[in-house]
Amino acid sequence: MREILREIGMIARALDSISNIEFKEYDLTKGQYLYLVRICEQPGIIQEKLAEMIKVDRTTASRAIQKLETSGFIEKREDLHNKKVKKLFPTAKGEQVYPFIKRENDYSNSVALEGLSEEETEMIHELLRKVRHNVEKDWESVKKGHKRNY
Amino acid sequence: MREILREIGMIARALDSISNIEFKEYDLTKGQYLYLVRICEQPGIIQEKLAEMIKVDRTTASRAIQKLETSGFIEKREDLHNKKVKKLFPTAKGEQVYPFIKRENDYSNSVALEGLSEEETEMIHELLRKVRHNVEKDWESVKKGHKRNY
DNA sequence: CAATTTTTATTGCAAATGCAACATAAATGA
DNA sequence: TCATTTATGTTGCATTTGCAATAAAAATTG
Repeated sequence: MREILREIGMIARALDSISNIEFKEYDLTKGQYLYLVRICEQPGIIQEKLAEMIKVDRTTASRAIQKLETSGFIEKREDLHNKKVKKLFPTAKGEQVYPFIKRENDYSNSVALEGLSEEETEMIHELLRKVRHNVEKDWESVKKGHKRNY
Repeated sequence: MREILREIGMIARALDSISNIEFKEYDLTKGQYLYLVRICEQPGIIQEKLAEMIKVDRTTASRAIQKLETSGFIEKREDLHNKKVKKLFPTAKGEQVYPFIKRENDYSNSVALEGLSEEETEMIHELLRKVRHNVEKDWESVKKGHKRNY
């Protein structure tokens, strides 16, 4: 069995670290870019879904989003049909930063894929999707308190 | 260009989250397993190399390792030929926990690879190695304060 | 050789992270 | 219907994380 987790961990930490350093320029603190891009791409998304998407604890998401609101990148709006949820939208300021985040992410992506052929790129993308799918089931289960047996 | 960074980020956070929850049973706090496994596998490694390997800030590694020492999982030893470095070794307690970490990591790895053929597994492993290699150059450069141009 | 630069390690903040514990609205079910 | 469970969101700690700044040993350079 090939060891892929460490590679994935290294890649993820390295790129996250780079992004965090590069986005300080836009007054985004650690991790915030993750939430902001997704809110820009899916305006109206709620916190719970966002946390699930990013694979981060609900409470971490809660505070990251609070801070994005305080610093004026996003706003929360009530849902007319559901008093429990708060829909998230980018503000003008958030929309302005979005292209810079996108550009950086795209650049990192292209650096990551350097030297891979078109077919290899397609391949790794598809395989990663499968892996992510495999993994998210366990994540949701373990987060809910279930124990894995192995 | 295929978007692989998000998949990688999701997978990494999900599995890290699971590991952190599962290793609390062995009194390992967030992130510590990363260092401990590598020290067990490469006894004598120094902190700086470990941080570089894991792709984490030097100061973060410093404190994680301090804590692993305090809680008795590892020990630091002086190098006879180099007063600057401190070599890291697992203690008996550290050695005892190692197999459990290894087993958990192996299990997560197998969950991740579920449904992939032998060839696909080989493929994703090789491609991830390339990606990691691509990415670590940028990481080291940005960490040293250099600016990426894009 | 001495001066400078690089490597390795640490501490002081300030901030993010995440488990518990809680709150309330919505959904389910008997 | 109303009682119970689930979904969504928040705060209170305790902890990790990481940038600056500092220190000191080693390596490099002139």
